[in-house]
Amino acid sequence: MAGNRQIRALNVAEKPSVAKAVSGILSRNQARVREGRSRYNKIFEFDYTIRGQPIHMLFTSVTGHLMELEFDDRYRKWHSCDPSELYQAPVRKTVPQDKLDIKRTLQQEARSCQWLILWLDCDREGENIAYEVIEVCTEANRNMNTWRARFSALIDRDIHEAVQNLDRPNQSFSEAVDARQEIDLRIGASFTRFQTMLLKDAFHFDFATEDRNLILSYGPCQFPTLGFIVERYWEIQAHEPEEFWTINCSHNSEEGTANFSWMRGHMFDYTCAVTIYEMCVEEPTATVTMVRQQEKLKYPPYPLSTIELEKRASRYFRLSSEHTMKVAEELYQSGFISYPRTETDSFSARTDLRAIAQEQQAHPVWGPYAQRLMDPEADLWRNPGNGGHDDKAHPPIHPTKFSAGESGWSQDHHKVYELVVRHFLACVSQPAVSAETTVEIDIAGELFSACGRVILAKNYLDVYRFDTWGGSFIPTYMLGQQFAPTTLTLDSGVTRPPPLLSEADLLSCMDKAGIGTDATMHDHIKKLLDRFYATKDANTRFSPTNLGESLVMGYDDMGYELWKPYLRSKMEDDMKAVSLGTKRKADILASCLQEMKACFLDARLNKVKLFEAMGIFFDRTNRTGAEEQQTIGGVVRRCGLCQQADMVLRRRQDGKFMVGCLGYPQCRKVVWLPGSISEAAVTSNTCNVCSPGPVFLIQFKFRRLEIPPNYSVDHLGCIGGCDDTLRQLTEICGTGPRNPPGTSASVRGQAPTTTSGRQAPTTTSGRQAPTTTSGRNPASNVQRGVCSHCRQTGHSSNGCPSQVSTSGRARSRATNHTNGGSSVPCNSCGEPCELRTANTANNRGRQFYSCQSQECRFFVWEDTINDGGVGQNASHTNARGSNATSGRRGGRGRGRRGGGGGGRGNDTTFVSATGEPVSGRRCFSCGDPSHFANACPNRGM
DNA sequence: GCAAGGTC
Repeated sequence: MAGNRQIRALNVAEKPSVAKAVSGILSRNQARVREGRSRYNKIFEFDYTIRGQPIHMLFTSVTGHLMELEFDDRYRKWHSCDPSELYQAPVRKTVPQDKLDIKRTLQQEARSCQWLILWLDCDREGENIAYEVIEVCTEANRNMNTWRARFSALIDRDIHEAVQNLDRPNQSFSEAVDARQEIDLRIGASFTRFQTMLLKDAFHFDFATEDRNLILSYGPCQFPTLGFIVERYWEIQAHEPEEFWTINCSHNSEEGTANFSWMRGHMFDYTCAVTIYEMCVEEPTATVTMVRQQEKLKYPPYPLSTIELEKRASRYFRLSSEHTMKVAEELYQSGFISYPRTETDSFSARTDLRAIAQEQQAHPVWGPYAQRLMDPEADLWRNPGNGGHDDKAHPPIHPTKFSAGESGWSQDHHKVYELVVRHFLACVSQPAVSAETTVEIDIAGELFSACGRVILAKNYLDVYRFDTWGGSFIPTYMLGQQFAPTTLTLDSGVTRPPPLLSEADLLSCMDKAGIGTDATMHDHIKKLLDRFYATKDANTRFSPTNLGESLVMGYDDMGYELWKPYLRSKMEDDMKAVSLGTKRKADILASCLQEMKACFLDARLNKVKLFEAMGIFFDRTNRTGAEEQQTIGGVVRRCGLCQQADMVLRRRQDGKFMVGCLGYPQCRKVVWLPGSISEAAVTSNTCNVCSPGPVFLIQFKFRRLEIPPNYSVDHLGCIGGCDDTLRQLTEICGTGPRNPPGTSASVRGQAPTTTSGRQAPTTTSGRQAPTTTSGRNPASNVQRGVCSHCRQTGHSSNGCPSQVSTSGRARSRATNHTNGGSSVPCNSCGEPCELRTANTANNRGRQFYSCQSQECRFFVWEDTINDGGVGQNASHTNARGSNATSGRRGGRGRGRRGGGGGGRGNDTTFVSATGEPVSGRRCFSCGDPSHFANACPNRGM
């Protein structure tokens, strides 16, 4: 028991492993351990002397953040408020249920301590967690003296130095995180609620969701991640193959064959390539102009960070980043590898690297390599490179305990452990060495080169089996030597689109753009799969789903870059400024939220873009969410029926004004307003009669000609029941707008509860008629009279021709399959055309027929067929809105050659697609074997 | 039912 005067200090680390490690170092493994209330977070006790003062140390931990940011209860339910209110709704930080045990331990121990020493990780999040711990501890003991221990690695000297030089917590760092949390929460929740409520019931989604609760989430990290996938997918779709040309030369000698490649690379201009080729063929003697011999090194990788671990495990073993992290976490928990969430890719000079390598000498497979590494005579050891990243909290991932495999390990545990060990051994090894020979030759003024490589020492490649470095042979050449090429060919190739993004590519994109952290990137990727936004194929390559693509397309069509990484990057810059103290938290919060709220409101105004984009892929249902009604003002009052949500002023698409519950469709409370209103806006004035309050007054403007002369056009009214004027006008005018001439009342039908005009604004039951149930519902009149899809009369939306093709449209976009039923024959070859969907800025989603044969350049927009558009459009416009005669559909090379000014002879005369030697000497231009194109009499015609 | 960030 500590003496009366001895100070008791409560030490708190970010995770149990750090509490254990630091206690071990400070107590020289003499600490006593006891249980706390949380089974993971033990308490270590020992005595220690800080600057000559004996201290009794209690050392425990949290598990990451202790608190969560959330909206006040009033705003927690999805229908409780207009999502735009989430930009101002009050938020609070609370300790969630599963962290209450840790909170109780901290408070209990804090009561007996005078000092609080914070050992959280030395990054912004760590600083923020420090303040969470301070808040909880000072709640129990107001008089604690609070200190911050700053350490950069869990090694003796750092830890002792940290505790002897205690500092104070840095509020700016913590505030940067507070701002980040608040922005993420407000943006994420508002857009997620908006998107989900707008779209989830409005379309038939073609993917199976056992879980009825489809959530179309938006997040400042998940959307840019999706954006990378969609962008690459679009790049591939937009790719037009382009033919190019290259000249290759080979030479067989007694020693073997050398293959020389053209130093110009390739040319897209066939005529130009052929002219050069003809010059070479005319004077084919090759002269060696350079022979260079060089020693080349291939360096081992930098020490292993989390992102590199994820990327490499994906590349080498095709493990998902999420699974890799799960396995790595288990290896870490059981002590085989170091902490797996680290940005650091350089070892501290004080790490005993040799001891780590030494442990691996017993391994049956890579043990001999480790032994060689330890042997000074082998000269294999090398201090590892520095990748330039240091999170100041954790070392690079490395093995911490030898294992030749444990009985409980899965294949993947073996793989990840092997990767960590081999990577570490590679890092501390010499680079591989090769001798490379480069030979350059000149044929008729054109330069060609060939390269050979002999591996002199594999070094790290011996242990890092994942890296390869191929050798290649080249015969000996002397400077000035001349020879006749064995083959000299003009070969064609075609440009290819880039591949879909692999998981490693995606991680690189995120890393570069600062999306997520080492500990969360894999979560964002997994979330895209969970939300049906993207899929991953067997080669770990990602494609967007129709849902993911249409969401991005919708925002893109609005002109918003919500799906690009810039928003996150800007936020990250702001966070940095706050942590450095150059900007204030309140300022960046205000500006960012203001900007995002404006963006949100604008996106909501432009929601038709989202509908249009979704409509390309999915069939509409006839259900509408409350979001489809225009919210034109703020909250009028709390709903008296469900008592859970607000009533807001709305204007329906048919022009009717109403005050409806945000809980719709669960709560159908509605107050219909007079049909003679031209404008209405909620004011900040409240009614002092109606209760329960507050009931905000609405400023109305009525159409003069639709109200009796004794009523004023302007009226500040209350919907709470006290307003006689409003009630009278409702009775006089009814609640629907007047129909324009020519539109029958049955088409613009009013709800049964309102046509009589008997419903007073004070009606409390105020049930809105369901829009889908029975023939009594006038909404069905609308369906019968006018197609809700194409707005034409004469058929319902179910029988709408354009509607019928929607599902075909959706599929054809993804698969470009032929729409069998209604195909159009090619006007050139007569074969049925393929129905495809355009993906250009001007015509995205528009369908067109094109001939499957690349020879026929037949093309027609699907929506112009009935207008006789086949003949008109086919000849001059293709799906990308460009001129078809430029040959874009047929490939640029083909078009150039077909329509080129110089004419052409036999394409194959000088071309050897199979790589065979050139067949003969013949003019490219006229085909005459007596001369070459550059001397052709027809030249220039 | 929503975000992203910690970590078990």
